[in-house]
Amino acid sequence: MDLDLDALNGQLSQRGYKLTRQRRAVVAVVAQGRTRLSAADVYARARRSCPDLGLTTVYRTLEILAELGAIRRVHLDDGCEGFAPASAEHGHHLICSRCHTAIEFEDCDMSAMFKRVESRTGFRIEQHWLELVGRCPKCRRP
Amino acid sequence: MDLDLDALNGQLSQRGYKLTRQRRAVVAVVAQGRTRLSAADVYARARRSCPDLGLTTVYRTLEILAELGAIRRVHLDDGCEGFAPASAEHGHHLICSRCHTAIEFEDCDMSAMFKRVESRTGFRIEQHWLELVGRCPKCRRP
DNA sequence: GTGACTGCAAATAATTTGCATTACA
DNA sequence: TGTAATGCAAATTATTTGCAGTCAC
Repeated sequence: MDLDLDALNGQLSQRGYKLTRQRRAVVAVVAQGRTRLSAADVYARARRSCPDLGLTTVYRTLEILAELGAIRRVHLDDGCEGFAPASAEHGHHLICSRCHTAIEFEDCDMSAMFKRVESRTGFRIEQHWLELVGRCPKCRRP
Repeated sequence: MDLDLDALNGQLSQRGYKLTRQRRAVVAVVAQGRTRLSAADVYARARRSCPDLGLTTVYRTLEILAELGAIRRVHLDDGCEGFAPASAEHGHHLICSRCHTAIEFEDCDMSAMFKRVESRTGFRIEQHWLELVGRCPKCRRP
């Protein structure tokens, strides 16, 4: 379930972003990413194909990608942060507690729960943040 | 829905923690807290009643309180972190996008969704992280 | 009295910004 | 060619740690 690299690059140039060597390297890493990645992770991987890449550029590019909706922040158990590829308009992540493989899922029907919470609290719910942590098939048999 | 200050202090001393002036001040702020609070927030408030409190102590005390389950981390929209009072064993937070009022709710029946996700992905779900953001009754009418 | 607790200052860590240089379109 | 993008170094911000003095029990 990789992101479409060409499509991503297309989106970038459509929005007026220049397709620099560095940006391509970061985008390629993110597009192939199967686990949650921190900025430092992306930096380390992208430097393999683009050794003169700077960490600053990674931060700047990740911000653009998040803005495009190509990646989404994930919050880890301990509060650390990272990003994971996001293909769906509205999706959530399921992350392996051992190998950090990140899978996206869209099925999050919580409308009944939301209604209950809304009527009980008087809040109007605008967004929800859901993240699941578990063991992926590989990591279940060690 | 305040936390019980005495009960909290009791828990602390039961576990062998000393009830220092500084610790009491931090615990009091957290116990009354109705919004999500960052370490800096807690520091600012607790210093009103304990001006010689240090930020380091706030961090150390928040860690203890999280360990006791009296507070729980929340992740904000922009990735910043904070804490919110947690009375329930297993609960989640609903946070106002305007005034940051934090309400706890326990009703999070997602077992059907979990089953679907598990059978589709092969993962075994271990934990879930759910946070709702919305407008509280007051902030809905400006 | 004594060990846990404290504040301070310094150390870390993660991210952002200023700026002169480079390179895409 | 002109402007956006870059890397670097410095600035910020958030958090943690070392340590000598202090205080709860």
